[in-house]
Amino acid sequence: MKQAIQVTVDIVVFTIRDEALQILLVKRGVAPFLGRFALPGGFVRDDESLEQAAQRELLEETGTKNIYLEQLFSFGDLGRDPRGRVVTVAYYALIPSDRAPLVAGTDAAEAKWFSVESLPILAFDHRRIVDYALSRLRGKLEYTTVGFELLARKFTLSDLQHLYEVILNRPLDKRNFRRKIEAQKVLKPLKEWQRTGRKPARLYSFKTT
Amino acid sequence: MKQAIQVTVDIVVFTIRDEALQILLVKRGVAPFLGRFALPGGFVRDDESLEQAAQRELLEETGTKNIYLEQLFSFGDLGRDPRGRVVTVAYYALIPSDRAPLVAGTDAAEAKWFSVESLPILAFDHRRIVDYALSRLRGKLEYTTVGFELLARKFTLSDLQHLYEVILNRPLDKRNFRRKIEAQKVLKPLKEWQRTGRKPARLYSFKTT
DNA sequence: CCAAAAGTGTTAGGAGTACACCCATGG
DNA sequence: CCATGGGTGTACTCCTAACACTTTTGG
Repeated sequence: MKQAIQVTVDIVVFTIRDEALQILLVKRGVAPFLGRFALPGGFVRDDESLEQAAQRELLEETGTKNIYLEQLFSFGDLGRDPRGRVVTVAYYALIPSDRAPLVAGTDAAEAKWFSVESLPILAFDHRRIVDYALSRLRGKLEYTTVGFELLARKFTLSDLQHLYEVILNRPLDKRNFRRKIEAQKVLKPLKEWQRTGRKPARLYSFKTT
Repeated sequence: MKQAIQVTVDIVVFTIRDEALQILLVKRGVAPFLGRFALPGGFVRDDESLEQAAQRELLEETGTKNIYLEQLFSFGDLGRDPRGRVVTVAYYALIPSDRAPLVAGTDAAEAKWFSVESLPILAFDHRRIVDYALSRLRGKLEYTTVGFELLARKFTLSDLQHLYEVILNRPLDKRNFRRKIEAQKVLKPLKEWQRTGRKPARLYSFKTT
């Protein structure tokens, strides 16, 4: 049994920028799909686990470490890569808004943030992967605290609500939202106020304990 | 870039037998882990998708087709297979109780059903895969109708409740359970009664429409 | 007639949702 | 003083959970 299957990881990197949920895409410099935008990713090396491969790609493409990373799904249909048989293990990652690089990528490849509401046509089956990541993120937002991974260490309740609103793409009621967050008992009110804007807003941090 | 990664699929095949949630395991006839039980599975061929590979294995090991199959997770840690670098895409499958083969497997390998409450020590990292499958199945049971995939075409409400009870491993209130199922509007009451037992029980079927 | 499983309603508490006004600040 | 976003409570609905007795049959 000699397989000719190659294994890659691709990563849907989310952040919040300009009041929108955005993902990082890189412009391909080689065929196939030359000039098209694609998800950051690459081949898994023989001496690294799948998660290590995803973390390495993340560091190479964004310079960020220690951020939330979760495996999504594996895509292995025939013909999804015209060069040959490629199985991709997809991940998604969440970069806090204060740590998202302005222009990402250390190498020559052009990397750019796109709002999920206005994505270009993507290479390969990457559009499917993005859609999958979006539905996973939306689902998890409702019953976990993943959302906090997209915020800076200190944030206001309005920041948090806007985060939920851009991800879920619908307005939320302010009082109900605050009650729901309150009930989770995961926020620590700080003795600091954000004095930008009009009335100062209390800052909170996420309880890691 | 020449990878030496092999890709396999492994399947956690569930069924309900003897009032218990059981999974299918095969005894390994070769090293490593010779004599240990392992999940059914095998290498993905170059000319089949991941899902096709899982379906083929399922047919080979159990003789069943057209059953519920869902991808779980991919496992690719270093050293998980002493023979070399192997990435496994794990699936789980649900076989209706009236279609589960008594003694599974058409080839020489010994295959056997085990209650999930009393599993033997498994080969590789298959115990982790089983635990993952179990938590996925339990989770999905609560907010989807996957449970129906484990029942025969006609069943009583008690059958359905017992199914939920053995999977969730806790007793459920009969009246609340029936109300909840009722609310889903997915059952079609049949004009047939199961006359085994004492008082005859109404039979139902799952609305596929 | 008895054992065994089938079938059936009500109540209380908690979660989610809809909804409107006052407050503190900077300009 | 006014524009802007910060902050707060109440009522209704719906879902969940607790709980016990009668019915039908086979042996």
